[in-house]
Amino acid sequence: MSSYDVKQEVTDKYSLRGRVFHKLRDDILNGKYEEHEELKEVTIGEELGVSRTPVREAFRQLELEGLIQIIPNKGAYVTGITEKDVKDIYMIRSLLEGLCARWATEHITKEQLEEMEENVYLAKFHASKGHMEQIAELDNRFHEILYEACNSKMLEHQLRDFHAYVLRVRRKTLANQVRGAASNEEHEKIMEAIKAGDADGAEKLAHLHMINAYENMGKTGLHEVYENNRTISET
Amino acid sequence: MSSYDVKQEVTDKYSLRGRVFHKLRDDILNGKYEEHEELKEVTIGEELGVSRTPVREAFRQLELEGLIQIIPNKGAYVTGITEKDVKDIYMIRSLLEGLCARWATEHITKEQLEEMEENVYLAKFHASKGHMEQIAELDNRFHEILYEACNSKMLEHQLRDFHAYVLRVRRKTLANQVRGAASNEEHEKIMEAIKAGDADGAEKLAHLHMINAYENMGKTGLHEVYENNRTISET
DNA sequence: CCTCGTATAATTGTATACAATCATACGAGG
DNA sequence: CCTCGTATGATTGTATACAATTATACGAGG
Repeated sequence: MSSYDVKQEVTDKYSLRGRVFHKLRDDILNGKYEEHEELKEVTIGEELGVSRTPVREAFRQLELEGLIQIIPNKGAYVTGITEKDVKDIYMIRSLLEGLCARWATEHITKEQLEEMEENVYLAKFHASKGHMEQIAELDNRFHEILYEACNSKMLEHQLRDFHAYVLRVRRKTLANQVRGAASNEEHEKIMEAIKAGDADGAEKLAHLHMINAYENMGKTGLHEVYENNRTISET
Repeated sequence: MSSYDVKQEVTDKYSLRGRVFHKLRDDILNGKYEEHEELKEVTIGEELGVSRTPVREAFRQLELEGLIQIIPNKGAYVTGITEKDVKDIYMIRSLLEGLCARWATEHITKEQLEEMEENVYLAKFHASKGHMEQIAELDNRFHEILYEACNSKMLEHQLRDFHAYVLRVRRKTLANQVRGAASNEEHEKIMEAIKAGDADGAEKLAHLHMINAYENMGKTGLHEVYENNRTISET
């Protein structure tokens, strides 16, 4: 295994900067801040007990993620995430996950396919037992495998970003046991298409999988997640 | 006009950090560095006459853009961009530009449509005169208008990123006069579909527009752009 | 000769000091 | 009373100093 194979989180969680980054990101996604609220470097630093340096670096990253907007020499302002944003992300993801499944069909390795089968099998077990935490974990992993299997650094990168973006929302969704089982069945169908080398089928199924996830979320998850978040009223 | 309407480049170009960011980004995209080459904060800083602080901040952003990989306490390593990456981006963009055109059909304002008409008209003029620089500029702007018109912060953000990513490649491509004219004709068709409220048509045409742009690039532009870039040999 | 541990150097991570810029308040002038 | 300019404070931008971590070299021990 070459050193290039080392998988690295985009931002490490154990540096001060990493902690600031993840904290702020979670807080913003959770709606702790108002839209357009100003984030001051010293204030955030004091709250987390760190200096301005790691805070500033975290700000730069959050800006690229689109969560805050930095106006030079002025300040950092929260962009927030609205219900419409989530919907848009799912629409975008539905296209990209489809493309990902298509490419995965063409490039998946034997090892990845085996892990996928194990994943689906395990998820079926946990679904029957109602182990929601494990199901969420396996669901994450299933998509990760797809991302890795598509053999496209660019697409993998994009999807991972989006995935993280809606992770919180999605986890809530899967807490719905019925959807958890249905979701896994869709995973299985996608896997079967990939196994059969049916790229068109895999693309369509992955696309549908995202639509279903969103539709279900609209019915059960979205409201809870964004309660106490005033941005919801604006969509 | 509310303060929220202020359009701001994602990273300002006039701070030291901004300059470092854009310089490194250009250098990486131009293939100045080997893949996996290590970037040292002090070295880069000395070359540009700045301290480590702005360099570090630029590094964090480049990491999120996927151009370098930072291993904590170790170093920053160039990821590079291969010919396959460019191809993947065009495939991804072809989907997203399609979606963008669809949404733009539903949300475009009168002012945006007017600017778009002016854009196409002007481009036709410059194409007849062979003013390549202006054509490239107008082509940029046409897509920018589409991004703004789609009324989706998320999609706009994504497409802007990709657009910037392949800007260098695309500019070279448009230097081909024939393609410049053909590209503008495609713009016009997309605009007509949007004007007619034909979302399906707009989506299909925008999709095709990207495919054509890529195909043409494969024939004329890509090689020139990546000559002297060893990453090309890996694809 | 090889292996392992320690010392040393190089590099990144963080904190702080200082410079530049922007926002606000206040007062002079009309 | 209003307007504009200036002074002051607050905040960001950058440089530097110091701490922590990692890589390398070298020598002791087997």
